[in-house]
Amino acid sequence: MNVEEIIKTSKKMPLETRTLIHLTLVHNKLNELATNALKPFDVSLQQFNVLRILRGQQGKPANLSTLNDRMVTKMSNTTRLVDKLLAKDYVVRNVCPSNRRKVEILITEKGTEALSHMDQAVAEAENIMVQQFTKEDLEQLNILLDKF
Amino acid sequence: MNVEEIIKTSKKMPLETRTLIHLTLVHNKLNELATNALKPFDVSLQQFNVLRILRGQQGKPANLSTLNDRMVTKMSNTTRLVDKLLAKDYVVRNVCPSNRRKVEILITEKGTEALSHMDQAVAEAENIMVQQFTKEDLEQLNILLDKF
DNA sequence: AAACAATATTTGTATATACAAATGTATGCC
DNA sequence: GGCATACATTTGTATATACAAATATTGTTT
Repeated sequence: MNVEEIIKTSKKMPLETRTLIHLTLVHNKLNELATNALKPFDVSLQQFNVLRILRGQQGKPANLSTLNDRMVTKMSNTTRLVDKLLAKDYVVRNVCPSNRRKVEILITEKGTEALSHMDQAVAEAENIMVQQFTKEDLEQLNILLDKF
Repeated sequence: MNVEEIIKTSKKMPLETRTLIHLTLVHNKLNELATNALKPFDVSLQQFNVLRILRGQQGKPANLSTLNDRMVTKMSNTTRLVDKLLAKDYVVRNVCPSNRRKVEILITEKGTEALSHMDQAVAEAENIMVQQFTKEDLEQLNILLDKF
């Protein structure tokens, strides 16, 4: 990926600025690839993320706020995100019996089944994304990203 | 930034997956910081980006498609983005006399003036973002990001 | 010159996201 | 118990973005 080529500039920019633009370009690219990988399944990256979190609960229900805590990209409206998954019968939502302010969200069998297919598609896409990287590259990249 | 802490997981995830999540988290954080820096000026990051591109034209008008080419985050509707800048009198838009399909967009004096203030705010925010990095870190990070 | 294809932008529409206010429930205090 | 406060979620609304179709103009072919 060549930053200057992508944004079609010949201007020399400060290393700091270039790095931040670079990060955005990379993120956009990766986001697009992941979104495309999920397109056949008709779920957004956010919905996929929620399904993975719910599976990680291993049968334990999650409520909205814990769901939101664990999301990679926090969005201000997890209710409507779960609505979408409900409409697909990938999750069920019940009022929490011990505290009726809360809701309990659980992944369904249909959701688990669908998720396993999505996982495969996303894993393939991920592998393509990082194919140029050695293990050491990735470790180094993680160390650098930690500084943010 | 600790990935596992932010998304509140204790699960060991593959280095590839962790890297991609890491990138998204960093991007979200930087995006939020930049957006906040621009909030007092009532422009979005995208609008700021367009203004910078227009200034870079140095008096030469830009049309919509070149604008879109040079944007960091390409969006499907540059027309309406420019509408916002027009409403603030930061740009003017005219039909291109030599090819009436095209439009010519120019930054105004008011736009240039406003942009100079935004620049300062964004530059400060950028400095805070990269304060933990040495020059070598940034160079290394750019090299790694290029592999995507 | 008429017909067709290509180009540049605009408009329509559906969905996504951000932010604030509203709703319903629980808890602590007197 | 009644009242204020905090909590968890939902709803309303404005704005942003994605995608497709429509419009207007130009260039090309016959």
